[in-house]
Order: sequence, then structure tokens, then C-alpha cells
Amino acid sequence: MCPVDWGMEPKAEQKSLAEQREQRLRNLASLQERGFEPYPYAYRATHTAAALHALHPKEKLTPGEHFGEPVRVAGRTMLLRGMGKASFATLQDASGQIQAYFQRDALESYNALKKVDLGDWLEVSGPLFVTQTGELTVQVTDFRPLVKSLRPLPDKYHGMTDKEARYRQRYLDLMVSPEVKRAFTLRSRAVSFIRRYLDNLGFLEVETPVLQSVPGGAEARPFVTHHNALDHDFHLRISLELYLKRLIVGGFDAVYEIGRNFRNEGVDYKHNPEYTMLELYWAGRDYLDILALVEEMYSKLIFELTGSTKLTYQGVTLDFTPPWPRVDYTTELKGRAGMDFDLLDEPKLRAWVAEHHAPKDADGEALADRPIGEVYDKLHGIYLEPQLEQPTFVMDYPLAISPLAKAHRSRPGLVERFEPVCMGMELGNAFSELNDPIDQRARFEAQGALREAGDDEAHRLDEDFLAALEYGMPPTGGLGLGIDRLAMLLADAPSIRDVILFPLLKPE
RNA sequence: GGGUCGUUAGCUCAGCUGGCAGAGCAGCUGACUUUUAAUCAGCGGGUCGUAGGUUCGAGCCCUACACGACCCA
Repeated sequence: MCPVDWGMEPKAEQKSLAEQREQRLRNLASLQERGFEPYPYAYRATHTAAALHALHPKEKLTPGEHFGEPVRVAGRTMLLRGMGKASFATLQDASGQIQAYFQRDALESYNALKKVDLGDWLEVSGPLFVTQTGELTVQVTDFRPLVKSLRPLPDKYHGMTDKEARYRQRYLDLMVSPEVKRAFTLRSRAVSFIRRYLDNLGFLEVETPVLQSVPGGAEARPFVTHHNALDHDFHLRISLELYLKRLIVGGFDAVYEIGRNFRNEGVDYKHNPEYTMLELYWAGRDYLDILALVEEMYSKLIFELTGSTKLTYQGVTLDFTPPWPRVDYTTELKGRAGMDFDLLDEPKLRAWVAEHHAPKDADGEALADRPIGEVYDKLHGIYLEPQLEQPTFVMDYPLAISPLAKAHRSRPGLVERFEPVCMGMELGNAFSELNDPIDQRARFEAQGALREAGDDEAHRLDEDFLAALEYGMPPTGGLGLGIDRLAMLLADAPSIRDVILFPLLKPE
């Protein structure tokens, strides 16, 4: 295909953009006429920009200094400063930026530089030197374009600020905003730390189905999709839990998966319909073992990535140094809400809710009449979770809202479950896993009753999972940990969309 | 679901009480051999989110819709 002949699509284009695009196509043709391959197949830099700076640290540079050895670097042209017979360019590669200096008298193809546009990738070669103002610079003795950019870059100083545009065109956001790149690098390093950490403990990373007939393991509305050949509707998974437990039944003793969940719900600063969870299951362990693991893994991860077990999130210093404080779910919720009765006493609780959380208008639904799980969740969401700023373990949840967790060994009506909470966000969820198949069936049936009463988020009964439990799942501790929220904390990101490369958006 | 705000050139933003649509960057032409958001001179670039309405006249006022941001549930 000949680039010169590439057609324009002027209908949808504004004139200014179209003109700039045409100009760039002319420049492309002109470079081609000068003998440059317009779209070469590979480049081999001897150094990245960061490597050059590491080799010659800024504080050791003397203006006017020349270094003998020639280097070759490649990057996107971010800035161009032409001064007639000499020009400077700022090139940006994945590692950072490096300045290049072009002199007419030292460079045969100097005039071709006029055909280079901002956004083009260049490969430049030559020795390094230090400019009068002390900047490490490549004295270019040879260069070639690696690719032509047909569209103008965002404002070189202000970058991109329109949030919508940044999400829709994340590639531009990444190009011009180093802090965005940094956030996603942190996220990636966090995931890689978790893999390393769990692998060292002997965990096996596995993959379980995304397409499921019975979406289980969580309370959430699923996405539905259709398989044509089987003529069957499948659901995108809402959690990894039930399949991973099947693997414990199968004889693996420590498994984990880092994978995408899909929940058919709204979007806000801490929710995206597709998000990433770590789930792990560890045979022989109970929820206190898992708690110790969370505490250690989280704090070590933060230390490795930031150099400290404390980090600043939205102006608040969070201390992840173990041990994290623990609060008891029922005691703390009661205390903060100011209830003077047993939280598990359902009639008293409903009466209290009817009094303190009456519907605002006549046709409003009374919280007191909602399923008990919803009542607990709502109260938790009002009195407890939002008030927990520092990393904290909320311990021992009511059995009624924990259908997959094992009954507490000594506290009737509760289960062995905890959630790490921080900045009012649930970071995860863990239990001593329910492995009594009779009890599990009863819990599913209770959920089924809720479902029939109209709660479409209630857990669905999964016969195959029950069959697996009937073969026997050894005592097991399990954990779900939100990767996006971890990334938010690490990157000091106020919204989950700042740590998801392409967050869900409606088409324009 | 409700409320508030936003949508103007490729990007970042002005635009008063309704009266000829503006700036900086980017682009084009020219000058300039160590610049740093280079600088200087000149030039081009607009369906003001969409659709209606009010008005002699709408970027601005009204209604609806779309997309987004923030807050609330």
C-alpha cells in the first residue's frame, strides 16, 4: 500500500484536523522521496532514554562535556525546536525522554528534519554531549523516521484534561501523562508481586471458566450471553469462588486465580462492571491463617513498591504495618449505630431500623421490610465501613449474609469471616470455607427463598458444587482481594477508572 | 434512580446584560547553529454536543435528548 495515496475521510473531520493530516501525509511522501523507508520493520536501540540518564547522572554533568561512544535511541518526537541551521528534539520512549541535537553542518539529511512532525517516531544515532544548560543530549550524526504520526498530539504543555477523552483515548493520555503511566506500572508490579509471593508459598495459579451456567460465589446480577452452537445462555462469572473450591476438592491444596469478574451494576468511583479479583484457597487453613497472609502480603507488597509500609492516599497517611487493628462486626456496628440489643435479634433489629431508617416518602420502600441480608449490608454501609479509614479487619459476620462461610466455632449466629477495609472501601473478603455439604445446601435453600421473594442478587443453588462438597472438601481458608482497589491505594487514585486502562463507557 | 456542573478550533481554555466566534499551543510561510512549554514576524483553521423553541437577532434564554464529571441514594 502506498501511503501517499491513502484516502482522506473528510466528511467526519473538522477542517483544521483534516488540514494537519494532509500536511502530515505530504511530509510522509516527501520523506519517502528522500529515500526513507516510510514504515520500517524494526529498530534496535542501544539504550533507552532512562539508561542514558542512568549512565550519565544529571548531577555529574558538566556543560560542554562530550562523551565519545555513539549511542542509538528511538522514541516519539514530543517537542521540536528548530533554529535554522540547528534543531533540538525531545524524544520519548517507554522509559522516559532524551534530547537530540541536529546540526546542519554535521548532518547530511538535515533538511529532512523539516518533514518530521510532532508525534513521529525517530531513531537517532550519535555521541552524547552536555549542552550549555546542562542537558544530556545526543549529537545526531544519523537519523531515520520509524513511523509518521498523522494526527497532532494534545497540547504539549497542558496535555489532556478532558476525563472522557482520556478514558476513550487512553493511548493519548498515556503518551502525554507520565503519572498515568506510573499508575498502571504500579498496578502491574503489584500483580506480579502477588504472583511471586503466592508462588513462593507453593500456590498454583489456575484458570477457571468465565462462561458459567450458574453464576455463583457472590451476590450480584450477572451479564448474560448466548452460545450459538450449544444454543444455551451462559453468564459471565461474578466470582471465581465455586470453581476454585472444586479444585480443592479435586486435591490441589493451594490455588489462586487473578481474573476478571463481571457484575451487571452501576459505575461509580469504586465500581467498574468488569474488575479484577485475586481469589485464593488454601487447604488446612482457617480464616485467621488467611488474615495473617493478607496482612503480610499487603504490607510487603506496599513496602516493595513504595519503600515503606505507609502510604498517602488522598492526603491521608495509611499505615499498613502489621498488625492491623481488628474490630468485631456485631459489636462495632451496634456500638456505632447506638443499638442496645443483640444485633442478631432480628425482630428487634427490624423494629430499630423501622424507627431510625423510615422511608423518606410514602411510596418509599421500608428498609425494615427488606431481606435481612440487605438490612445488615445497608447498616454496615452507613455506620461501619465508611468510618474505617486505616486498614482494619472487620471480623465475624452474621451467618445470614455469609452463605458460603463456615459457622463460627464458638459464636452462634456468626461465621468465621473477615473483610479488610480501608478508606471506607472493602479491600477483600475471606472466610473459613463452608465445607459441610448439608449446611451448604441449607444455605443455598435459604438464598433460594430470597430469590423467590424477589431478591435477584441472592445466591443460586449450584447442584454440581454441592456434589463436589459431598465428595469432601478438606478444611480450607479462602480469600478474595480486589486488585483495582489495591491499585487505587498504590497510585493514590481517587477513582477506579484511573487504574483501569479502558474503563467501561457508553459508545459515543 | 436523584441533584449539580460540563460539552466552543486537533489540544488547553476565554466569550460580559442576547448584537460580526476569540486566545495560547499545534499547523502553514519566513528569520534564527546550544534550545528547554525556545524566540520573533506574518497567515490559515469553527455545524459553539444533538434536536426543537423563544427572539428582529441565540455560543449565551427555554425544552428535550446524548455523552461525561462530581455529589447523593
